[in-house]
Amino acid sequence: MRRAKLNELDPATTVDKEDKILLGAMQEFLAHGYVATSMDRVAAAAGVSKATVYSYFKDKEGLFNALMSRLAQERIMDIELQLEPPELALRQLAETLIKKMESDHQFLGFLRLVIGESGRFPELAQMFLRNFAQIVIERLTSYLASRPELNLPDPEATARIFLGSALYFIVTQELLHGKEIIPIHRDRIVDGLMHLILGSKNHG
Amino acid sequence: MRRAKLNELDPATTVDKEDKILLGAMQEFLAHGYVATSMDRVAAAAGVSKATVYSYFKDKEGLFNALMSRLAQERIMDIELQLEPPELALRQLAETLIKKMESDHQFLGFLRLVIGESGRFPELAQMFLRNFAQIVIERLTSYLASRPELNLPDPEATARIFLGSALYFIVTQELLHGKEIIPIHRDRIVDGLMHLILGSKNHG
DNA sequence: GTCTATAGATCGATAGAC
DNA sequence: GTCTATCGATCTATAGAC
Repeated sequence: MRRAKLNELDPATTVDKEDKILLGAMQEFLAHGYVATSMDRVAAAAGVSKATVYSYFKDKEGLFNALMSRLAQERIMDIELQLEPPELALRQLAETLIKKMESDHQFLGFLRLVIGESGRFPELAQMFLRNFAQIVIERLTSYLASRPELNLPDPEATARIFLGSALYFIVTQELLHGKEIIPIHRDRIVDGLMHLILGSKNHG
Repeated sequence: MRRAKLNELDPATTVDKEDKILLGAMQEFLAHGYVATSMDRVAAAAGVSKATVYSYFKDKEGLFNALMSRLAQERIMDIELQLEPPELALRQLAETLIKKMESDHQFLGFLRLVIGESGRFPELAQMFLRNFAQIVIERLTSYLASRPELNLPDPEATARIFLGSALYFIVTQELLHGKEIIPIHRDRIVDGLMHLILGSKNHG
């Protein structure tokens, strides 16, 4: 079955044991990372005994992988791109993307975990790329490629610069707590991107 | 005293105890992260007893902070920007920056650690921003601002897009093991950046 | 100063009662 | 199925010998 999205479940009213455990695991893993999370704390957060956790999942790594692939599947990122005009579509995409990421503390914890554990769990990193990066890159690339008036010799490279700028903003401002060290407003990145992609024709 | 750079020390011939310990700590922390690194393994890697480690550093967190601030200070990043012509200066900067980062496994481990532990050690993240990001942003910003022919309404935003694209490349290709999932060659990012910044005037 | 040995806590994982 | 209780390993940190 498993219709409910983990993020939308209420820890107090969830009855399904597996979901309860995954909810507790999500809370602990996203907050403290893989190694610093203990199965005792997961069990306590889930409201079950540790033995029950082990009856549903083989071991700590199995629980972690189950949680991460569930989270990645539930939150596969997709983007909407209206067709006209490109100026508006691209600006809206950049704004929506950044706003969504920076307001979603669960996603920020997920991102930190994926990067932080990318040495220990390379397959987790690659799953993240498949479910979050790849689709968005392809969508944006084909959109840019379908707009010859933008005069982009390499739409995919442009798409990656576009998305990379959004990632840079999130990493420096949110993950690395850079708001007081190297602050910058979201709009300036978006406007800068728009100016670069659309060329100087729209600017004085 | 402390003249020697940690990275250039030979573990076999280093006699200073503090440096030996920091060398062992560097090896363990960069490879396994903060929590997964034990003081026993640090002592073994350093070739001293655990008690000796504690006689030089108050506790695990103190050792970690000492190591990280030493690494950050030793490797403060700076960039060289030749003045003319901007096309060449910017291209060379992007190439050098990416090549340096992707070939420096110690830096990649450092970056992974900083991001992964940015929840537990926010001051570490901010130290990283001060020593690696801030200076480069300022340098590149003032260079871009001194080139009115580039017609950039917001040089700092452009500098961040520029540097963010390099960071994006490193994070996706190296840290997240994306070379087989979403591969792209460094040159395409660099060329794409050049095309965007220099405008369409240089491209057919 | 540097070591060995160990205390005290916590870890992942499991046995056995119900 | 779910619990309590516990095992053996490992952790941080320190005491005490030399």
